[in-house]
Amino acid sequence: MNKLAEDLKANKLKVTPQRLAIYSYLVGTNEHPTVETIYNHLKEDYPAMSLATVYKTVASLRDCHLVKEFNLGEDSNRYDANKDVHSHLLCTKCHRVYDYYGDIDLKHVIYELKTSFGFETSALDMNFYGVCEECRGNNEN
Amino acid sequence: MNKLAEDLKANKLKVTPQRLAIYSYLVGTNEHPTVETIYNHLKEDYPAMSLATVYKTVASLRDCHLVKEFNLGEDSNRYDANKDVHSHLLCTKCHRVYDYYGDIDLKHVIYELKTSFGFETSALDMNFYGVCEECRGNNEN
DNA sequence: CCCTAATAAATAACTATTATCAATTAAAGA
DNA sequence: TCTTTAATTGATAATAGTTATTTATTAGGG
Repeated sequence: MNKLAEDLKANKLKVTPQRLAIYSYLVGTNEHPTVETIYNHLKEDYPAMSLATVYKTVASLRDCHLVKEFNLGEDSNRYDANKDVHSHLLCTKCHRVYDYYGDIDLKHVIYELKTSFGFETSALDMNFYGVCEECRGNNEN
Repeated sequence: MNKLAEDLKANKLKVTPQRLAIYSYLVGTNEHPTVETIYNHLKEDYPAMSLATVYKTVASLRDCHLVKEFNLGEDSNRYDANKDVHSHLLCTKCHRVYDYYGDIDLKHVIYELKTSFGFETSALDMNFYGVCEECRGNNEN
């Protein structure tokens, strides 16, 4: 039994081929795909798969925290199975999303939110918008 | 001529009563309303106003950077006319959004993104998710 | 005060996502 | 291994947020 199937079982999710394929794809990529992207990628191997299955699967995976759902102001959500703490850089030209593992220490901020405002932080995200190296290299702007 | 009307003119937007009302409301509130909220709030004074007008107006204001459009993983976008640099705290219980003006110095991060990755940051946002003081005070968890 | 381009209102259309439901299947237990 | 059952899938309808269209109205310059 592989690790990914165990992840599913540990969360009381039945290990179906579709579900395993979607989760595997998310674990193996760093491109932060949308549902549409996931669907198109797996259509080849799973021609019968429904778009609804992808929607339901990512929702399940999100609910048990195996993947993270996020939105960078685009028209659809993106999904990420990377559990390490990191930020996202959205290139506003090519619309690729890069990961950034920087030394941003927010412990004191979270502590201040708790002590000064009574706000108990359970999650946070940090997004950078700009132009990536490749796009800056290319032509205009 | 008031300041808000001048803001509109400076961006070549005609100063219509509806537009001024929407912009004024956004400038005067700190509750980060959605289009629906804006619409409901102004319906009283402008019973003829269309929801489409609110959508078009916030899009115009966003395009000329008079307001900021953002999404905190909810089902609709929120709008904020507060130009000061700040973060948002979303209470996942009452769904209120609070502002946080903390001393988060990201200059070195932005510099590193530029020098190490070639990523030229033009905007960033930082969102905290958790439970606010009032909701923590109330009953369960 | 007119004129005209911009805007507003009403509503249709569009798109991402969710719900429904019958058919299928994973997997627990006999 | 066979049976059983609840979970899942696939197909598609429904929903919700947003955008586009069209016609009537209006802000604001001349």
